Amino acid sequence: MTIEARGALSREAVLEAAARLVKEHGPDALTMRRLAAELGTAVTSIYWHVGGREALLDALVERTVAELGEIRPCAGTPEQRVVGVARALRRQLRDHPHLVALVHERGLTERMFLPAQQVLVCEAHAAGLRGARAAEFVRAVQFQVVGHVLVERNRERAPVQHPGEEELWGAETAGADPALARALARPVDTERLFVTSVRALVRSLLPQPPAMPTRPADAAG
Amino acid sequence: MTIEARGALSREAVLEAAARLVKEHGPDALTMRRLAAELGTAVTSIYWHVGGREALLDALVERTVAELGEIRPCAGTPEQRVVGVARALRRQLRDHPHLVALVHERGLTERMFLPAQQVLVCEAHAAGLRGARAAEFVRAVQFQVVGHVLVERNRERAPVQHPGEEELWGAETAGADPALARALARPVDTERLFVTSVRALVRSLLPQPPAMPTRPADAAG
DNA sequence: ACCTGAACACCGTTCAAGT
DNA sequence: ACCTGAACACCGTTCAAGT
Repeated sequence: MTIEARGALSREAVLEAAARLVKEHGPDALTMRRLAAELGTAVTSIYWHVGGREALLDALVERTVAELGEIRPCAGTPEQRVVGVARALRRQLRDHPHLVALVHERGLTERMFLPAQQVLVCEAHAAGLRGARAAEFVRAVQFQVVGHVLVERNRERAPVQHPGEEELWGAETAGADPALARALARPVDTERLFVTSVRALVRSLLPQPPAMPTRPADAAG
Repeated sequence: MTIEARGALSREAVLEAAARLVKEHGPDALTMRRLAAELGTAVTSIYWHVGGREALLDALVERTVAELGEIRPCAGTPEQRVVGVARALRRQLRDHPHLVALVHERGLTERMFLPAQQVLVCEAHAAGLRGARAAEFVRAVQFQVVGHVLVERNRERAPVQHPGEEELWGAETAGADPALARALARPVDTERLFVTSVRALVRSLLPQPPAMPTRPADAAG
C-alpha cells in the first residue's frame, strides 16, 4: 500500500521498512514480496542489499537488541537498584512485542541482557559480593528476569487452557485451604509476581546489610 | 521415504506419523505434503481426519503436554522436594527438544506445569505456608522453573554472540575483580545455576525450619 | 464415510538479462 | 553497481469429483 520515497534503495531503507512492517502487522507479515511491494521495488532488489530473508531478520534483530539493551542506572539500595534494572528491562521487552517476538525466535533475548550485566556487577560489589559468588548472583538475576519475560509471553500466546487453573482450583479441590484455591483461581498479577521473585532471589543471594538489630545476618562473603 | 502400513488411515495414525516426523527432523519438517508422503496418502486425506495444519499442531502439542506433564512425588525436606520436582520437569523438557519446541511456540510450556502445582501446594502447606502467600510461592517457583528452561532454549538457539560474554569480560574490563571476570567469561553451568536459583527462591519464600542448633550457615551451596 | 487430483494463492530464492 | 522479470521448487488450503 504505502509506497516509499523512490530512488536509491538502500540497506537502511530496507531495514526500516521491514521494522515498520513487523511493528505494525507482526513478524508473519514480513515476507519478501510484501516488503518489496511496500518499498515499490522488485523482490530481487532486496536480495542485493541485505541478502535473503534470514540475513534480513538477523540485521533487524541485531538492531532491536542494541536499541532495547540500553540501560540507565537508578538510585537506592543495591536491592532496589537491581529490581529497578529488572523492571526497566521487562518494560522495554513488553513495549515492543512484535519486534521482540523476532528476538525471542532467534534466541537473542538473553543477548539483550549483556549491558545490564555491568550494572549488576556493580551492585554485587556494593553489597560486598565478589568473585565466583558475584558471577553466580549476576547470572541468577539474568536468568530470572529474562525467564520471567519469556514465561509471560508464553502465557499470552497460549490458547484456551484445558483444565485451566480456574477449574483445577475449583471449590472442592481446595481442601483445607480455600484462600489458596481462590488465589490460584485468579489470574496472575505478573508485575507483582515479577518484583516479588526478583526481590526474593536478591535477598537470598546478596549479603544483606545488618539493618535490623535483632539478629546478625552474616556479612561474610 | 518410509511408507506406513496402508489401509484405514486414522486420526491416531496421522498424529503418530506427525510426532515421529517432528521428533526425528524437527518442527520445520512437518509439512502437510511430506506427512502425506510419509503416510502414503493424498495430502487432502489429512484434512479429513485432523483438519488443517493448525489443528494438527494443536492435537500434537496437547498430546505432548499431557505426556510430559506427569509428575511423581519425591522424598526429603520440602526444599529438597521442590527442587526435585523442578529438576524432573526440566529434564523432561530438555529430553524432547523438538516436540517441546512446538509446545513453546504455541505458548503451552506453562500449561505443562499445572500438575506440578498440586505438589508445590503440598510442600507449601508442609512448610506452614497458607492462603495467598502459598499461592504466591507456587507461582513464583512455577515461573522460575519454566522461565529457566525457556532461557536455556533461548541460549541454545542463539547464533554467535557479538560482544559475547567472553570479550565483554576480557582481562581489562575486569577491574578490581578478576575472579568475577573469569567466572563470567566461562560458559554457564545451567544445571548448577538452575538448582541454585530455585533453592534461593525457596529459601526466601518458604518459612525455614529452625534446623541447625549452632547457627544457620546459610547461602552456602 | 472416506479418499483423490487439480487448482489457487501464496512462499523464498536463483539467474540471466538489462542499464 | 544496481535493478528487473521470469522461472523454480516449494507451501497450506479448497473443492468438485470419485467410491
